[in-house]
Amino acid sequence: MKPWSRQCSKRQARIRSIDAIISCGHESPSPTGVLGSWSVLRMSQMFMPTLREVPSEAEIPSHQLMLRAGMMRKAMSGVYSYLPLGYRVIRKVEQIVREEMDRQGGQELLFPAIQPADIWKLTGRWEDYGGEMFRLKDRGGRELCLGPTHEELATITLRDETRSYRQLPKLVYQIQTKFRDEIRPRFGVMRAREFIMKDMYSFDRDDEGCEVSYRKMYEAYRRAFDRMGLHYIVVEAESGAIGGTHNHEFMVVSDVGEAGIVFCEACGYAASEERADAAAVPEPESAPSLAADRSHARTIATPDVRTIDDLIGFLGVSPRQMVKTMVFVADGEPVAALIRGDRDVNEVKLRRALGCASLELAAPEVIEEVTGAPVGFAGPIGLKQAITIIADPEVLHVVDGVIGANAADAHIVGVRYGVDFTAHRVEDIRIVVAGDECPRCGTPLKGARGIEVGHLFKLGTKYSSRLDARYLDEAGQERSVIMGSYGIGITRCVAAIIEEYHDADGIIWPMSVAPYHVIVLPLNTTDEQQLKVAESLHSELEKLGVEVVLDDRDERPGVKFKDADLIGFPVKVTVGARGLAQCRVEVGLRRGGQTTMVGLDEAATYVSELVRSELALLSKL
RNA sequence: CGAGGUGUAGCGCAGUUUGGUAGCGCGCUUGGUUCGGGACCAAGAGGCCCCGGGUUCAAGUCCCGGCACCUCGACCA
Repeated sequence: MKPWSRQCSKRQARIRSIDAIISCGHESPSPTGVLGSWSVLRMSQMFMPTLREVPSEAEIPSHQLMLRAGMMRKAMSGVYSYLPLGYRVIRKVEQIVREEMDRQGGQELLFPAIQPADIWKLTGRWEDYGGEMFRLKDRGGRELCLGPTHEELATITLRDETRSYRQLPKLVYQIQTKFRDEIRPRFGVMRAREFIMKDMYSFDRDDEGCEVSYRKMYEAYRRAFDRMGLHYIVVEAESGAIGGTHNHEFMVVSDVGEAGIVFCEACGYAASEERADAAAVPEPESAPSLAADRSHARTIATPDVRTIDDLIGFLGVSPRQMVKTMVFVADGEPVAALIRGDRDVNEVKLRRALGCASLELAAPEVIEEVTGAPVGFAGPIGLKQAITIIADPEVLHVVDGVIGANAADAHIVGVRYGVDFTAHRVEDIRIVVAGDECPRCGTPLKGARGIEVGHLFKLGTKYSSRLDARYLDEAGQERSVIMGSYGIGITRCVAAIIEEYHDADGIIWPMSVAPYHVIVLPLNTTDEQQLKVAESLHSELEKLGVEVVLDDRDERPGVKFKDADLIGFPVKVTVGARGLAQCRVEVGLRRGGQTTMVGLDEAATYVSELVRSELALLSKL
């Protein structure tokens, strides 16, 4: 590659005419020779079926564009075939991730996609994963699954070869197809049932070592997403089914994101909605003054008024005056959660507060049993059964409150916590929303939607203890390996990039992940001269290390322009009669749409410099 | 799993109410004219109307049962 480009650039100094540049391109065997040429990427021969119309199944831009630009086709719900163009982008993203993993000392390997059930049973996840896991049996009746993730396999693989602290730490990763039988696949590859993921696992001697690995991955993720051109925020998150103690999500801010996030512009706090802590609520007034505040509670008839909205209309009060009583069943035991009427219970927080494994909203029959009233009239006073009552701190500040009366068609008004009712425990159990105070600095939080493209977990010994991954430390003491798990959704990144980089005409690939850097576009392929110039430019660019395709199709110029914009080649070189009359071609940048007329003899170097400068924008690290 | 919707040519859709020869636009093929932002003329090809059963002289259309896909919800990386 290098010698070629040197030869060519020397020669370019001498080139003055169209014929000259054509001859330069023909230094290698003619691409139009009898045998044709496989080295020239000709659109006429490539498999990139673009769609003029929007497939009706696609709702969001990335899904529509991945289908329209010929990147993929659906095989079934949530499962896609990646066509050449789409697969090239996937490999670009993979390669960026691979390089950043390697930079941090990661070692790539490949686990099987198909896994035995027994290791999953040992960690309890054979049950925990539930219907989301694709399960199958072999002909011998052995239970297997298609890996939704690989913690178990990674753990036993390292375990079997690790005896001593001298063998730690280890960072291994793979780029694998994962299988998850999503309840509802949607948005193309954004939430698919089969998708490509990079997953890394760290194995350390102790928490300090794990912290080092974790930080390495944090850094690797920053670099990788920066190189893809993605803009993200890092949030504190819940750990879900993977479990563990501490974790962060890398979220690309996007209206189509499935996760709600809140963040503070003042202090940098950021968390998923389900994880975000509520700001501390100051203690309510002291007991004596409360005692002095005589109760004004009275029961009133509220026929068929069950919901907060109904109550607002019926009583003309603010939802902030109401106290919702929600009955849950925690590990089989009913509990009541009290929360202000304008708030929602965060079930993850409630589960943590109660320390229970399972938690679900109580069925209507249970509610009737507990409250003695139909659904919609539950309240903390006079519950039929003595169950645990847990209140959100905000409830303590409700004055002249409204609660259900635990009787059909009745509510109690004028109540106050500490005067008319109490709870066994007071804990933050509410979902934090935009506008709430930042738990760290008190500034109102901003809200956004986010696409989760990466997740970092500290796993502790969750897997190593259950799968016996131990080692001997310096003192000869046997200890469990401390693990971490780190995922990047490769295919989801591709969708996220498109969400961030598109316009009405199509995709606008950042140079680093574009399927090809440049498209050379002869406007009229029946014009011998245009075609020759285009072919020459194509081979010139290839010699300069530029990834370039030639749109040699016998199509109208409009069709070619539309396809080029749709597919999103960052640079477009238009070869038309108008320009050639002045020995020039037009070089256009998809991003921003600027175009420049460039002389034939300098076109190739101009374009390759443009490609390089665009690449540099993304790798200023 | 709950609620709703849609399955008709490669894509987007009409036709189903009121049963009677399978339609439109784009795309595709051939010929011609065109050629700087999804051209024009002419001639064509292409359909198990999702599948199975039923009613009827006759079913894309009506009835029953499946399946697939999409949307909202619950759930989840």
